[in-house]
Amino acid sequence: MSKAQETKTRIIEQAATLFNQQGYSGTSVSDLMRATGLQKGGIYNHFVSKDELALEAFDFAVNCVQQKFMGALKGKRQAGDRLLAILSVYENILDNPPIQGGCPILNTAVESDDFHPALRERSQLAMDAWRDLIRKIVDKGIMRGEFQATVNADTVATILIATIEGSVMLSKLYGDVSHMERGLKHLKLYIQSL
Amino acid sequence: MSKAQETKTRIIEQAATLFNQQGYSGTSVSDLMRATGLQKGGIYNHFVSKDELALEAFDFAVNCVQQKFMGALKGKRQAGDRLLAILSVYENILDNPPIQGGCPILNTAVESDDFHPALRERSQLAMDAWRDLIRKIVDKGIMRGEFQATVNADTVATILIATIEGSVMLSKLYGDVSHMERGLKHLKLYIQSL
DNA sequence: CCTTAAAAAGACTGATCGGTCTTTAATGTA
DNA sequence: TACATTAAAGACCGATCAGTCTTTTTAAGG
Repeated sequence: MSKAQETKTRIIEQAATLFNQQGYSGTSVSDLMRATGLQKGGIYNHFVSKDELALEAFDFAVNCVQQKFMGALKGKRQAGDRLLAILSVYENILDNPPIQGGCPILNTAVESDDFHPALRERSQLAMDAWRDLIRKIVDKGIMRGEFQATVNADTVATILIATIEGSVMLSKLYGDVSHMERGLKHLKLYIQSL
Repeated sequence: MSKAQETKTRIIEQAATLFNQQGYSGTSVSDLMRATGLQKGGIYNHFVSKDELALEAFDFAVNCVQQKFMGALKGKRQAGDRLLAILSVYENILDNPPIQGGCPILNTAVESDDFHPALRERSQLAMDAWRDLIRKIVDKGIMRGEFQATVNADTVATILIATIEGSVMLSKLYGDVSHMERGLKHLKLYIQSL
């Protein structure tokens, strides 16, 4: 990788963390300069605007989470095990997060849904991908007779994601993992009932 | 109510909506001026800083939601009915929200948890009140033999709140009530199982 | 109605915002 | 190593930020 590419990547990484912690509106270019150790020219040489950087940083953050999912899913073939593998990503979410500041999709969805169309669209796309992952696992589970035929994949996706996101938010608000633990325990029983 | 008090209340109401939609960092004093039709002096005559206004606006927003809860709980005596009443507040959340912009506790928690201690503390207190409401209902339900003795009130509070908040976020992100509906349906079954 | 106290207006401040542009330094290549 | 290219520095821009303060207007009480 060229020096320039290394720098660009470093900016995106730092920006992803800052945006995820402080939000898009709450993070200034000065913040990014401090975090990267670069001056204005060093940053704007790689990105035409703060907006563009924000979008690339969001994609990077989402990718970090998706990598975690892929790692957890590796080798898991049964639908039930695959759903549990998704939950396992959140076991140690406070100690060992894919990216600091909580779930980037939740954070961006909450900040952008009322006034930032481009970021909102990215949030939707990232959420679509997550829902799709779960739906495909569930449908395969039904096809194989692992889950009951009456199970609705869309519903399972909604329940898993909603409960996970809500639990992440609670644990983060209090700095207390027990909310996450309760959420995961509840979802494990839910998965068994499918 | 004096004219001054009316003005102050109006500012708080408008500010609550703006902050809830655009976030604290995303809302400028100019935005507040436009929304209220007042100039700088008119606003700063009632609040020493944007920060103070934000805190009062948050309290107002939370109070709006709590009023909805109180209304829904009125007349409901059985623990199961009371938990269902809490869910009922979210039946028409997109069409008829207590305040525009989604759940103020979720929004504020997500924005403040990493960098705004005062707002974070308010979010925690508001969330404490909500958890307490649910816990007390559950404990009473257990005492009366309505729920099984093995039920854990803290867990019920976490599951209800997490699932509701996650569902609100999903429905808001997509502008689609079906996520909320699935979440509520799931929680109704959960309450029946207690 | 008149007076007084308070509410609102709006000009002003210094700081910071996102972004531009010219200059300088570093990098990759021949 | 010399050169061409590009990365980064940093001064600079107008706009906007949160907040102050004096002046004008309004409302409340006698």
